[in-house]
Order: sequence, then structure tokens, then C-alpha cells
Amino acid sequence: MKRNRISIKDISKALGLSNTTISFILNGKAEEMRISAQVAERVLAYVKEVGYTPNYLARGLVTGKTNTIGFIVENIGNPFFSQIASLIEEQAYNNGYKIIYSSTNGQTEKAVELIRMFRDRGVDGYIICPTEGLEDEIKQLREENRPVVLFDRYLPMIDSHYIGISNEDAMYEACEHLANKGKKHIALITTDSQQTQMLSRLEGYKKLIKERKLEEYILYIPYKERKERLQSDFEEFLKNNPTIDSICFATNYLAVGGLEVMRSKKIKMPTKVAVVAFDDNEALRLFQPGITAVEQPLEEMAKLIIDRLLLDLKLGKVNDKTFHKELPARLILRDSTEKLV
Amino acid sequence: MKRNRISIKDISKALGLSNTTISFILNGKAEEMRISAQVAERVLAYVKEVGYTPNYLARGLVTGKTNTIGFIVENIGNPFFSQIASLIEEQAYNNGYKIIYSSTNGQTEKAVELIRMFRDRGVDGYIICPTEGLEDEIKQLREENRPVVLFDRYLPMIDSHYIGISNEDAMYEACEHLANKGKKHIALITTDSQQTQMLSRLEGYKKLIKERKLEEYILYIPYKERKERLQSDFEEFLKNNPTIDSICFATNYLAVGGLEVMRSKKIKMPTKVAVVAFDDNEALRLFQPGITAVEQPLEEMAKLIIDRLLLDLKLGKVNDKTFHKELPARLILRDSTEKLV
DNA sequence: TCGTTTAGCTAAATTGTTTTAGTTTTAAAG
DNA sequence: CTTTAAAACTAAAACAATTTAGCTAAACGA
Repeated sequence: MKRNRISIKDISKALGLSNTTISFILNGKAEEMRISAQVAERVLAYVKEVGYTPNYLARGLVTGKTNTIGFIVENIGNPFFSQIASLIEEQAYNNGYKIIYSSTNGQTEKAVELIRMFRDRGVDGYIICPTEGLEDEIKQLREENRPVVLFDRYLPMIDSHYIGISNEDAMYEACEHLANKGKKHIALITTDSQQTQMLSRLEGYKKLIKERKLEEYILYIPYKERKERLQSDFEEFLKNNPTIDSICFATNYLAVGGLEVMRSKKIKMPTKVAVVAFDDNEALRLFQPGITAVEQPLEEMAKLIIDRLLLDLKLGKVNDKTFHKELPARLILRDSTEKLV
Repeated sequence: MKRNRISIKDISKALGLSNTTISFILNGKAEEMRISAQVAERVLAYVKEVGYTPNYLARGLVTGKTNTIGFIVENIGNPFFSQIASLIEEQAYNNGYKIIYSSTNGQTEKAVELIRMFRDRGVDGYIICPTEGLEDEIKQLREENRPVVLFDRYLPMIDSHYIGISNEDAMYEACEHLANKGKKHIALITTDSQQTQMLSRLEGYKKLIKERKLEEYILYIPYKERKERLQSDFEEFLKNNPTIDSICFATNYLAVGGLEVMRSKKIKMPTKVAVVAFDDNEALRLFQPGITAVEQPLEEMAKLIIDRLLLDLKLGKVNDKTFHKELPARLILRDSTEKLV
């Protein structure tokens, strides 16, 4: 697999100049380094002619920069992550950065391994949807002055940039919406995960329930076995709590799976049981009857994430002052009784 | 942003050995290179103690290998691509490879740029969902002995590995299904793209129409303006062809967008107009009434793609004999009149 | 005892770039 | 006709690994 790509050395030899000169010119430092306009022009013309492009590995070895961002998500197959990935990739690309991505599937060991692998590959910055227990690894990244931005959820014990949404408020509003429609028995279907975004959503639910003096109905689906357990646990939950007149799903996959169950059980929505989903997506947009959903501002999140990372990357070191931003989410009303927003 | 990572040099100095010895041991060549067991053990213990990990950039510079695969899709935000990405990533990871991905958004110039960027970064192999007009660039990759696997669609003018599905058969079956249900006016909603997978789907449709002596109803949505045009063009198409009693959507985004339109127009499905979609996904799975859909065997495709690429990577050069595989797709019957499969 | 093997290790080149610390040439100043 | 300064360029080190070719010392055989 011999590749005889042209190198700076080849150019300098062909033109009777030094590597230094070529490098300066190629990096736009010709004027600064007092390379004459004629020489610069000659080099540029030749470079274009032979179609030279720099070897990023060699450059990265010297500069310590690779113009690569490591992007760690829970699962790229999840529409929430793939959509934000699409937006982040686009913005990174526009700023000269490439993305290496990987999925943790919620496993901390894999996340640790991925971070180390990314480090060995010299990625310049990290965008991470952290798993529980990733504190030490991320703290170390910061100590090594590697820019990191967390998103979707954060790690309470460590100080770092974070972009997410105001989960508590969003869930509160979602449940408030149900309560305002006269629902008295609002259930929350969530996971057993201790991730901050899930805890906040839980808090939002509890807050509304307390304020309205309603009864709590919470079903925790074990995250690791969500595929197998959702259906059985949810069916049992519905059977054991026949008074439930409305349900909030705390994530998109719970909503999709849950709606599938409700449909198969022929539960009348929204008349018998009203539904609100956290995280909007294609499936919910098409679902009939209309499912009111919490929409995350993906574009805005992606922009904030990239901007913050680029800021630190440009600064050349990790900012002492961490940026912690929770964007408001938007409740999209889709109940058949309401006007579509 | 000074990082003082430990290097082989540090280890050799600390242990009074040479870089060569350390490198041999770390690469499992100790026996082959006749390094004594004691020394090997001592080195390994020290390496573990100080937590050394190799610099992939330096290694890549010397070996020309980076254990990285470049993955070029149309748009990672599209569920088809994000799901296959998830599967490919997992399998690549299990084989010690990382993925760098990027989206072309169907633009050839961007695809060319991406391929070159990947090359400059020294990716070992390429998995590409090609845009039209990418022939020269891919031919060149092959000439440079860089392993390439195309998927979803191929480029008829060049010889290269390709994994996809038998689009013509799949579309034929989908339309046959409608015809067998007594539909006489079957329409196809597709794009104006000349990509092979789209042309094959078109052929499948035309074949069935011809065989059954039916009338053709085809709507071509311009790919570049699909977002804006789908609704207006589709509505007009329906108005101009009131006899249509069934519709095949040729891609997932056309199906989702089209169903949205049909719903807003309050078209009775499947009684008034039956629908079949190409490419199954969450949204269709949840849609009511059940939408019969062509499901692509994603796992199998991902496995074939990775296996083929790894084969070439292990071989160390591009295989002369190209692998061209079209997997059968599966029609998932979901019409309310049928049993769910 | 001398030559040959073999075990056990290493010096140094190599990869392609960036960058520091120059050197040489030319022009201006005194 | 020096000295000084600026202009235009370059030699060589550095980055962190891999790898080729070879070196030294001990063991072995005749």
C-alpha cells in the first residue's frame, strides 16, 4: 500500500528552496517572514500544479493540533443525538474542524476508553454526553488543559462547560399542561438513571404534582434492560393503576416504545389517557392523535456547544470560568383539542 | 496547552534500554525479536505503572496506518444513515478501528473535499455513500490502493466494492402488494436524482406497472428543493390525479413528508389511498393506519460493509476482484387488513 | 583455539511537518 | 569605506514513534 504523496521536501528540492520557506508560504506567513512576493507566487503556483496537500499527521505531531473534535454520544442511532450530530458536524466543518464520533451506549468503561483513545489520537477538543461515573476522566482532561463541553447532562461534582435545556421547567410545563386540561392522575414514565437531565425532569414532575396536590405515579424502567422491560413493566403499571388519565414520557425512546404499547392495548388517546412526550421527533410529529411534546432547541444547542468549544480552542487553554447554560425548551401543543402551534 | 505525555524515549531512558527494545515489546514482538522475558516483563510493568499510551500521530506517520475509517454519508441526521452508522461504528470499534464521519448533503464538491481531507488525515479505509459525479475521486482512491466500500448506491462507471439492497425487486414487491390488493392506480413519489438506488426503485415500479398493464403515475420531487417542494408538488399531483388509489414513496423522508401532507389533506388511508413506504423507521412503525414498508437489513449490511473493508485492510492492498452485493429487502405488511408481521 | 551461531539488544534512519535561531545578501547610513 | 540595519532566506532540531541493519557477548562445534 505504498503511497507516494508529494511532500514539502519534494517541493523545496524542485524549486531549489528550503523546507522552511515552503512551509512559511503555505501557512500564510510569507509576509511576516519576509519572503519575497515573487518566490511566494512561484511556490504557490507550483503547489497548485502538483496538487500538494499537507500531511495532517506530521503537522499534528509538531503542533499538537489536529483540527479534530471528539464527539461522544450515548448512541448515534438515537434521533436526538444524530440530529444534534448533524448540526454540530456542519458547524465544525465550517470552522475547519472534523468530527470523530463514538457511542458509549451508556457504559462508563467504554466512555473512558473512548476518551483515552481520542486523546491518543490528539483530538483538540471534546464534546461529551457523559455517562455516570465519568467525573475523574473529565476532570483530568481539564487539568491537561483540553477543552471539553458537556451536553444534554452534566456531572454535578465537577466544574465544566455544559449546554443543555432547563429540564425541570420543561417537564413542569408539560405536566402543568395536562393538569390544566383537568387531568387528575398524571403518571411519569422515566428511567432509573441518575443522570442530571433525568433527575431534573423528575423534579419538574414532582413539583407540579405537589403544587396541585395530586398523587404521584412514577414508573422507573431500568435503563440497561429498557428494550425488554418497557413493554412488560409498562403494561403492568397501567393495569395496577387504572385511574391514570395522562402520561408524561421522560425520553424519546420511552415515548415511542410506550405509545406502541398503548396502541397495542387499544388505549384511547387522548380521551382515556392523554400523553405528553419529552423530546420531539419525526415519529411523534406524525403520530395520531397529536402528541404534545417538549422540543429541544437543537440548532441553538449545537451552536452554543461549538461556539464555546471554539472559544477555548482559540484561547489555547481551558477557560477558568465555566459556562453553564440551560436553554428553555418549547412545548409543542398537538392535542386534538388544541390549535397546532 | 503544554502536554507532557510520557513517550517511549522517557521509558527507555528510565529503564536504561533503547527505544527499539521498548517498541518491540509494546508491539508484541518481544519473542520474535529475542527480547528476554525478564526485560519484557520489566518494561511492561513500568509501562503500566506510568500509564503510557502510544501517540497515534507519530505511529501513523511512520507506519502509514491510523486505524481510522472515513465514513461518508448523505446526512447523519437521516435515520437510515444514523442507524447504519451506529452499527458500523460498533463493529469497527470491536476491530480496533475508529470512525471519522461527515455528511455530503448530496453535494459532490463537498464529497470530494471530504475524501481529500480524510486522505490527508491518513484514514486507512473509506465507507462511502457516493454522490453523483464522484467517479474520478473514487477511482483515484482505488488506484492509490486505498480500500473503499460503497453502500446504498454505487457508481456504474467504476469498479468497486458495493453493498446495497436489491432495490428493483424490493420496489416491485411493494407495488405488487398494492396491485394484489386490487389497486389500479398506483403512484410513485420519488426524486429526480439519478442515483442508482433511485433508478432501480423506479425500474421496479415500471416493471410492475407494465406487467399489470396499469397506468404510470410518477411524481419527481427535485432533490435539492425537497423541503420546500414536497408539499406543494405533492398536493398538486394529488389534485391532478384524483383516480390514484395507492402510493409508493421511494425514500423515508418522502414518506414522512408525504404522509404529513396526506394527513393534513384528510385523505382516508388506506381506504381511499393505500400507502407503501421504502425504508422502514420509527415514524412509520408508529403511524396509524399501519403503513406497509420495505425494511432494509441494516445489521447485515453493516456487517458486510465492515467485513469487506477489513478484508482489504488486512490484505494490505485493494482487492482486484470487487465485491458487489445486493441484499434482499423485506416487505413489512402493516395494512390494517392484514396480520402484522 | 578458532570460527560460527545465536541470543539479546541498540544506533540511527525514517516519516513530513513546524519553528527557532540563525546566515547571507543588499541597502542605507555615517 | 566601514558599520548598521533590514530583507530574504535556510540549517537543523523537534515531534514520537517504527524499523533496518548491525553490534556484542556467550555458547557451541570441530
